[in-house]
Amino acid sequence: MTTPQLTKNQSLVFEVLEKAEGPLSAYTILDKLRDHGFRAPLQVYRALEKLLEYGVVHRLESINSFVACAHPGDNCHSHGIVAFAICESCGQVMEFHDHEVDHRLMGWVRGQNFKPEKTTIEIRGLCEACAA
Amino acid sequence: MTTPQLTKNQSLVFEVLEKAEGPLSAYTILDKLRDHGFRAPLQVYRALEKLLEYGVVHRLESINSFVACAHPGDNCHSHGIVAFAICESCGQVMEFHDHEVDHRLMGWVRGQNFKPEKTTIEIRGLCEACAA
DNA sequence: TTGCACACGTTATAGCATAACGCAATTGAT
DNA sequence: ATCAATTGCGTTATGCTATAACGTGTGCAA
Ligand SMILES: [Zn+2]
Ligand SMILES: [Zn+2]
Ligand SMILES: [Zn+2]
Ligand SMILES: [Zn+2]
Repeated sequence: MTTPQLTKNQSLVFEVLEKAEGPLSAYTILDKLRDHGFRAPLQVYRALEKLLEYGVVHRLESINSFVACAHPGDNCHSHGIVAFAICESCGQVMEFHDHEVDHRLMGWVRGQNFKPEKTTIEIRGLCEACAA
Repeated sequence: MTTPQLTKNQSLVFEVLEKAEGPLSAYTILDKLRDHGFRAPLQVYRALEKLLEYGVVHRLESINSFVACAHPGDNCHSHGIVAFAICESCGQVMEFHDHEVDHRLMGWVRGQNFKPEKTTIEIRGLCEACAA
C-alpha cells in the first residue's frame, strides 16, 4: 500500500503522533487538536482509520492507543508482523520485526487452516531506564 | 500460582465462560448473570480480575473480551506466552503456546534491557469453517 | 447534468472500565 | 474474647473508548 497525499485532518493527527514521545489515545489527540478546530472524536477516529490503512500509524490494542510508525519511509506492511515493547511506566514504545516469529506463528495457524488477517504482538513491561 | 477455592461470584463468572462457545465481554457476562443476582459491571470485573490472576481465564485485548483457559488442569502461567487465533466471523478462539516464539521475543527484549511483564499475541482472521 | 465517491462536521448513542463509598465475613494476632 | 487487617461484596456514579446516523460540500466521470 502506497501512502497517498494526506488530507488536512489526517495530516494534523499524524503530526501530533509524530511529535509525541509515546502512544496517545484518540481522546488525547482530540484535546491536542481542539485549537485546530477539532470538536468531536469522530474527526480523530476517521483520520486514524486511514492512517492505519496506509500503515503509517499503529494501534496498540492492549492500551487503546496509537503511535506513529517507527520506520518512516519503509512501509511496515511489507515487513510482516510488527511487535511492540511498551513501557508501563514511561509509556515509551519500541517497535520491531522478527521474521522467525512471523514464520512460527503463521506456520501454526496454517496448520489449523486458519486464515490470518491481522496479528497483534505487544509486550508490556519496563524499559531499561524505568527498570533501574 | 495455584488456584484457591473460588468465591461464589468467581465461580459464576467462570462457569459462564466455560460454557460459552467463544469469548465474552464483561457486559455480556453481566447479562447472563442477572438472574443470579448480578446487578453491576464491577461484580463481573472483580471476579475476572481474580480469575485472570489465577490463570484460569485469559483476556483478549484486541476484542475486549474474556475466555476460559483452554488447558484445564495445566496452569497456563507455566507455559510461557499464550497465543490466540481468533475467528472474526464466528468468534471461535484457539489457544496455543510456542516456545520458539517465546524465546525469540524474550531474546529481543532482553537485548534492549527491557523487562517484560505481560505479553499479548493475538491473531485475528478466519477459522477453517468460516474461510471456506 | 447527473451520479458517485470521499472527506468532513455534528449530535447522539453504544460499549468498556473504574472510582469511591460503605458493609459484612474472615482471619490472625494480641 | 477483642481488635485490626484483609478480603469479598453491593451500589452509585463517573470516566474513557468507539461508532451510528444524518447532513453538507467538493471533485470528478459518465
Ligand atoms: Zn511500523
Ligand atoms: Zn520506561
Ligand atoms: Zn490458557
Ligand atoms: Zn469461524
